Amino acid sequence: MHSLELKDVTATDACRAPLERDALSADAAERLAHRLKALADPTRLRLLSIVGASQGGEACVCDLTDPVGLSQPTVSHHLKVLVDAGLLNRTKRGTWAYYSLVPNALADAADSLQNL
Amino acid sequence: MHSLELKDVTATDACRAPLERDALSADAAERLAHRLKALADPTRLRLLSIVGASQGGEACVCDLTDPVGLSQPTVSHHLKVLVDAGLLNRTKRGTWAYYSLVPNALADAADSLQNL
DNA sequence: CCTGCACATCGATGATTGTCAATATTCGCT
DNA sequence: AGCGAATATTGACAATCATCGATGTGCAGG
Repeated sequence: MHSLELKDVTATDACRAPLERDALSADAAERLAHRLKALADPTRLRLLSIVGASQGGEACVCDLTDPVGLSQPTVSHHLKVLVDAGLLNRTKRGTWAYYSLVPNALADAADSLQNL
Repeated sequence: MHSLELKDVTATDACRAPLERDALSADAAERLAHRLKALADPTRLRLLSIVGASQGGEACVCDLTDPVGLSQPTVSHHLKVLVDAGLLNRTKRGTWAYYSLVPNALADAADSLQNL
């Protein structure tokens, strides 16, 4: 034991240092990890960046395939992941699908990281 | 074409809207994705949270296995991922390995997200 | 109506990952 | 020296994922 005095803290384990504040719950960790998983891919980061840098704040798939150098189905797949994670909006006009950043979504994820 | 007037932008492609600012480079995306991949796991988020909430700002492996409910080798594996990503420090004292948060590492990752 | 275009979905495949049991390593103690 | 405890490493396995080609779906123009 590395704590000097010890008299079975909670009867579950012995080697446990007390916490100064509450840690992340399993549930909250699951939700945050899900959103971070959508962000943890170089292609998807570039897609978000390009969409955000595009004039009007939106871009269609044909604007995105060439810059990232991947096939159209693959790009569509990544965009779907980002939409499902609440990071991108999708609006269809004619044959084109326009993607735009969900306001504050990235900032919210960033905040969650700092307040771990 | 969905842009009204168009006279071969860069001779590479036709369907491309101009960008207002530069997007993330492939290299920068790779580096950021690597760090985010380390964060995109519920167990690792909880480990970071517990370490940060521990008194003295550090915790050893025996403090961590029970709260996350996983085997010791698995916890050691996750800790190694976090150290390799520059998110945790590891110092050994006696038989114990103490892990602590790398200062500003989480804040830096959060900043990178907002400035996509 | 029929053809072409933009995009989504499907099925398959190779690579990565989270997990564990078993084993190795390293340290303190007697 | 030798034992026990804390941690790291290895090998294996199932699950997830990124990617592609092929195909499906809807819309627009002639």
